[in-house]
Amino acid sequence: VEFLEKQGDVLKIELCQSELWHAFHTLGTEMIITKTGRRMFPAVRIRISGLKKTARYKVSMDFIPVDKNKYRYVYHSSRWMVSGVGDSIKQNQTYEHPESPMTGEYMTSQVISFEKIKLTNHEKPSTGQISLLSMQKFQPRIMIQEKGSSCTSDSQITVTFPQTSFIAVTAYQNQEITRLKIARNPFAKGFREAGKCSS
Amino acid sequence: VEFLEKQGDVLKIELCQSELWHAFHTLGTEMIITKTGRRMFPAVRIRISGLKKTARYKVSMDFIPVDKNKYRYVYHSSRWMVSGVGDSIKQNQTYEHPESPMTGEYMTSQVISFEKIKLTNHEKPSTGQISLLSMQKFQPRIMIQEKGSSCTSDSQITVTFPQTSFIAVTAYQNQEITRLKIARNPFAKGFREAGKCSS
DNA sequence: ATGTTTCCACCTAGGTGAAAACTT
DNA sequence: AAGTTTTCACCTAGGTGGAAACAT
Repeated sequence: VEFLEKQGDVLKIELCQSELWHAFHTLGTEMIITKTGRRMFPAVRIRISGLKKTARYKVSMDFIPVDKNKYRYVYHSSRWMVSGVGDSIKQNQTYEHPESPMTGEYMTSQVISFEKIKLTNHEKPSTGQISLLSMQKFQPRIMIQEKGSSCTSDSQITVTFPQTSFIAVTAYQNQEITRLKIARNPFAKGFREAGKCSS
Repeated sequence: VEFLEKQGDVLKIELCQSELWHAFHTLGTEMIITKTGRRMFPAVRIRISGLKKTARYKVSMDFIPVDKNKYRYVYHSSRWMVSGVGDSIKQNQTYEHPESPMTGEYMTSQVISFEKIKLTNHEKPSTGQISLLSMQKFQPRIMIQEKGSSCTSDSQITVTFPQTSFIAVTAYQNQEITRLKIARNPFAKGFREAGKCSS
């Protein structure tokens, strides 16, 4: 395949912090969306190997609806239930990685992080933001497209990691999710984990 | 010239905040260099027009010695005096703009800022840093090179703004410079300008 | 003496969840 | 009742000059 550095090579795309993602996914990941836009935590980070060193690739991300449902969280049973039929997401929204296009050499030499993307419920998302719908389930999707090559279908690769799917919310529903966010996100420290005394 | 969008166009490169630069230049600009690297203030920021929209340009900056002198600041006369012959700067140091290469369209649509560059006196500058020599005078130089074009000499343009020259120091010498840095750099506020009371 | 290094208080900039206020 | 918006205290991250310690 022309995507690869040489015949016989294997294109490998790996999700970073997969234990962290797994911990959230087990509880049912929620991502806050706000009018001004909110980062994802965890952020989608990937490692790639097997690209052509000198080729240039466009790297982008979008979000596909996992199903047509709208959900609500039932507190007493601590479960998400289907509450109706969801709305349609605003189409053709793509977040291009700030450093895109990148050379294959650069891309394979370091982690590619989508930490700067912001999720919003604003109808008109500004640059760097993606508009989603509250109480619906989404799956991040990463696209890697070789630039300057002929527009054949094999010059683009699309990857999804199922454990990165989440329900968009305007406020956290599951308190376990809140706890995990506070425990793992350095920016979220409303309460200090133990004693703030001494020292 | 192939550098331009179309025959008859004028390539225009303008220094931003030229009043600010002028204020510093009048006093004799000093830039701190440290082992860990220090940003420039003011930062070099430019506006460009007249580039080919779809062409891609490599944008970089380096520093050329203004003269062969080493200077010292004489406090009682508030003047810089030549104190001897300077050393030779480490050669072939170039800072490539983080967003380089950029398309002509992108470059002409916004200010191109070199605010993230760091100046150091470390012998082995790390990425994003430029190693300079204390008590010597330097002139920032900007290079814009069209990529993918034939390697003819007219595909590169080099610009210098004389008012951006400075003396590299490990500590400020002229107190007027210190005062101006504090007054204009939002990060430098050792003392509040007026009353910190009320409210 | 003169120049350099280290450490630090003080700032900007901006990412968090909590809680209250608001909407429907 | 259920979901959204606003505001805010608290945090990370990192850019400043000052002052003291250090080097030569």
